[in-house]
Amino acid sequence: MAKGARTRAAILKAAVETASLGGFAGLNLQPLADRVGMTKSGLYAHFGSKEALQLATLEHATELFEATVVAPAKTEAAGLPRLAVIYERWLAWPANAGLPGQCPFFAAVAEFDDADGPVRERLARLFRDFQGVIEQLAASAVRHGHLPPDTDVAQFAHEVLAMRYAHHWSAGFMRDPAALGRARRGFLRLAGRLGNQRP
Amino acid sequence: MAKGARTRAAILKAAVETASLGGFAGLNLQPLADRVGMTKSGLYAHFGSKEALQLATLEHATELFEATVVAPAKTEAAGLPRLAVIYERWLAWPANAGLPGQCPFFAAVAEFDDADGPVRERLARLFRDFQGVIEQLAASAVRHGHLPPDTDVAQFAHEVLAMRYAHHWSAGFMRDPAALGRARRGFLRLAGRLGNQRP
DNA sequence: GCTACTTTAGCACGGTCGTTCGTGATTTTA
DNA sequence: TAAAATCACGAACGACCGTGCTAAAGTAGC
Repeated sequence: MAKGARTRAAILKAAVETASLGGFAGLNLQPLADRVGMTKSGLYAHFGSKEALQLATLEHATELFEATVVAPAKTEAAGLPRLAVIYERWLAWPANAGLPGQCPFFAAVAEFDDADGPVRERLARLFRDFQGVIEQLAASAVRHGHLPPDTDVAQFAHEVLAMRYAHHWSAGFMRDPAALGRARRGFLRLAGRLGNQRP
Repeated sequence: MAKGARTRAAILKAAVETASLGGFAGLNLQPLADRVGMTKSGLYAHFGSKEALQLATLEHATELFEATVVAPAKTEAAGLPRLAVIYERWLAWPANAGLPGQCPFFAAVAEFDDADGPVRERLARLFRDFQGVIEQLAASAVRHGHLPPDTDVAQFAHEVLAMRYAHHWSAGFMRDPAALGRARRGFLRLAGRLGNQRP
């Protein structure tokens, strides 16, 4: 591995960690350069623009996410079991990926919902793709008889994401110790594993 | 009404609108002063610090929220009907309050989840209080027999907020036209008005 | 060990940020 | 109408931002 690629990897590692802690807004060049132990301009030369750095950071975070959340579930039984594992791993993936803070994707969403541009587009596509993955898993669960045949898989996926988003808000901003339990309970209710009762 | 109070009100009106459009991060003094038609320093003199401006903006937004979402539901029948009206008004309250963008509270949450301070505290308290309101409404709905007696009202309130948060994300960032329908459907399922079936 | 190339440091730029201060204009009060 | 209190402006500050440029340091191939 060439020297340049090595420092680039170190930069991206620090960038994802920083984004996990302070969002993409905290992804400024000077503090990031300090973290890696080099100068602002030296770091800048690797990307050419701040936008390119953000995109590369997003890409690196995606690889981490795939490896931490999606890949380990491949061996799980298709249908609801696999979906449940992905959901559970999704809840705790920042810690499992060695990140010091919260999910960098959620942090990024909040900061780019108005500012149009390549970063926003990439981010939206990532979320759309993952929502599609959950829809397919739900459809598979229906085929396996884990969910009722009249399940609206799009609505189901939406509500699974809602539970995850609420967990991010509840654990992150609200700092509610009950957040994890609420997130699990919500999913179980969605999956019909609470005797089909209301919360 | 004195002159100072009038311009202060004008500033806060513009501030909430700006926060609705670009979040609290877009609440910079220069653009805000331009919007109101005065100088940065002239505007600044009304608050003394940016933090005080943010707190005042939060306060003003809270008054708007109370008047737009909570107050009109007072006349509704207690229990689930009142809760349903509040939820429905909550979904569309930025437009009903004359705001050009999205819910300023959700926008603020994302930007203050790491930065500790008075603004963060105030915001968290606002959310906690409103979650408490929803819990009480749910408890009332239980007493009226609108919800089953074994309902976990805290979990119920959490999931109602989850549906609202997901709507913010789905309509705002994802720009999904189906967002409103999803949010309504999710609430109906929570309230048990979909024949108790899963989505 | 010398050369060709890549990688990093150093410095400066234009711009925006929140904040301060003194002064003039404008209201409000007497 | 005169005096007093309030309000808004304009200029400037130090700090940080992203972005270029040039020169030095470091690395790799022969």
